[in-house]
Amino acid sequence: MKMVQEENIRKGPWTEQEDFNLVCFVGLFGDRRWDFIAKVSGLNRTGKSCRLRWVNYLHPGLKRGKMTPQEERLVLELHSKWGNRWSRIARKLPGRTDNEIKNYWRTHMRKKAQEKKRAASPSSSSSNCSSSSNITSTEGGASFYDTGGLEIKASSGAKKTGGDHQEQEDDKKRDQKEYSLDDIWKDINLPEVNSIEPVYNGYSEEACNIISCPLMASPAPWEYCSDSLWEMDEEESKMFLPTTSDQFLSCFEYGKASLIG
DNA sequence: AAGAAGACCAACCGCGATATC
DNA sequence: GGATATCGCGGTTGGTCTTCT
Repeated sequence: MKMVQEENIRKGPWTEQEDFNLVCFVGLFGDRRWDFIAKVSGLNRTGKSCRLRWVNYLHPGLKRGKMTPQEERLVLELHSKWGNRWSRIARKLPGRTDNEIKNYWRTHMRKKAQEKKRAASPSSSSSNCSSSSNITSTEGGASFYDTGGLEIKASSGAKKTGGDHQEQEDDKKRDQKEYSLDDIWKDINLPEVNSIEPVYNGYSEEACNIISCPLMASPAPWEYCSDSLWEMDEEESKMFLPTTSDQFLSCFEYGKASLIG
């Protein structure tokens, strides 16, 4: 078992500096090897934490701001179908993260639940609850917003592998349906040059010019992981040990390209 | 204007799945 | 094939901002 460095692991809110470093390293190495990135970036964060930050906040193409009515409708519809499969739902909402949708649903359902309660308590008469809002009460242990969709039972236990084929079939049907998800995609399918343009302010690609990247102020990566280059294959070590800034820049481009795909 | 309540968001935790050795 | 490491997901918590009284 590898030793895990528990000490000095930072927690809590990310600073701009950390974001900046993370973006640079993800640009270099892609958004897969989070533990590795966490190590070489010198961020003193866990890989998990880095991933989360990237996925939920720094990832290019993320939309921010209020959900559009179409998105809201889609969330409702998909939730009624899939239940709390947030990541799955998020895949249908380009630019939205599972966390964002989860949070949205939480507040949304809380509101609905309160409205319902209010409507029901005086004279338990009408309820204008939407058909898909299958609100469960908080009493009884389960989360109040844990409604579970039609698929919940079938898919529980088969967390993410199972329904993918079916999911694709569903998608096809759905995409042919009223929503033009393509339209949404158009919004985020920016030209390649811009596709790494982050949502976070002030971190334009230029700003992330690797030469001025603040990570260079911290122990240089190759110093930091002098005994860690071990895990790199040849190609990575070449990338990681540039001799000129040009090379470093091309590494950045390489990383960017791999990010873009 | 100040305090309380509610809404929103970012981040952490635990667990299961998957990849790698 | 088993052990270990890593990743990804869903649930939850806590902090901050906004609105209400």
